[in-house]
Amino acid sequence: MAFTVARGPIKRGELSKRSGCNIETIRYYEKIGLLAEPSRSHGGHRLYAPADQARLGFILRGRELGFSIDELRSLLSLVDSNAYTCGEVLDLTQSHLDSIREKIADLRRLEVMLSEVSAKCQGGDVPDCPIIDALQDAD
Amino acid sequence: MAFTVARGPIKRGELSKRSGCNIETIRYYEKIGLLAEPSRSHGGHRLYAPADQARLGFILRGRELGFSIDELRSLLSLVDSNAYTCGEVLDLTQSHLDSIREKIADLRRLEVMLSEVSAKCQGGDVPDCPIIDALQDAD
DNA sequence: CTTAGGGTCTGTAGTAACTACAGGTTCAAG
DNA sequence: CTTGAACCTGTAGTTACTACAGACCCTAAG
Repeated sequence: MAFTVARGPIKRGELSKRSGCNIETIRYYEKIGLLAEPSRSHGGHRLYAPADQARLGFILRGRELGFSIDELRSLLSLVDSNAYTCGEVLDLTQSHLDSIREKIADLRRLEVMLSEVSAKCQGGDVPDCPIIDALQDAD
Repeated sequence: MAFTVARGPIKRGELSKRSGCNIETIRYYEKIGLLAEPSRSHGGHRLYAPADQARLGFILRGRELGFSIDELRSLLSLVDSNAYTCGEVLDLTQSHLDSIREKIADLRRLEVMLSEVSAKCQGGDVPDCPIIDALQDAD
């Protein structure tokens, strides 16, 4: 999802097309303060300068890496402060990585439980099902 | 999270304690139609009969297995119809299992990307960070 | 019988991260 | 100048809960 930043200002529709980001999402990011308010045309249409486009790119790449909006807010405020250190960024990244690993572990447990329970079931037209039984009775 | 179904009718607070389910969630399940409206005391307090308690148990075990509310709705309507077949239940379970496996795969990709990017970063007080660089520049 | 306190009742709003309108305005091509 | 696409705004819907506020009930003690 790398996209080319246009040299001049572009409108929301073109930014959406270039970035692959839903057009409404761009407005949403502005509303919640991730994107600054861009300048406007005479009639009020948003005009995104190259820097605005780059910032959206940052956000989208962050989202692709699974960072939450709040995490991105922190990351962006570090960048905006122009005084971040590698250590601060690494901390954020590490704790994000930890939470992803937890989610994976949770899902794997689910996978095991579900495949165990469904292994007992042969399917077909049988009117009694071990999966339903498992759900109905406390273990 | 197996819990003991009381022989008589119990109120919401006790059902919550026994089941481990948040008291507000019980009302929520009723509101969205997963739980039937229980009978009431003279003054309007909900009284959960053993069958109501068992149904909550079904829902909670289903949630523990990661079934969505909609999937549970389907599962419960199969059970309620009293005419489900093993095949129908297995289908639902399999597609649920598939979506869990997809989520795991997605998260693993994230994990790989994130650990690659953070491996380049040594942390510390360095004012330039490869993680930020990765977010700033299109690959 | 009264009272005090805890439990329950209702409806509503908030969470995360968007997405999808409706009804009106602006822009750009012909 | 017209027309139709793109844009503007605000608001509501999504998932699965959770957390109030303000009123009412229920029960045990006095």
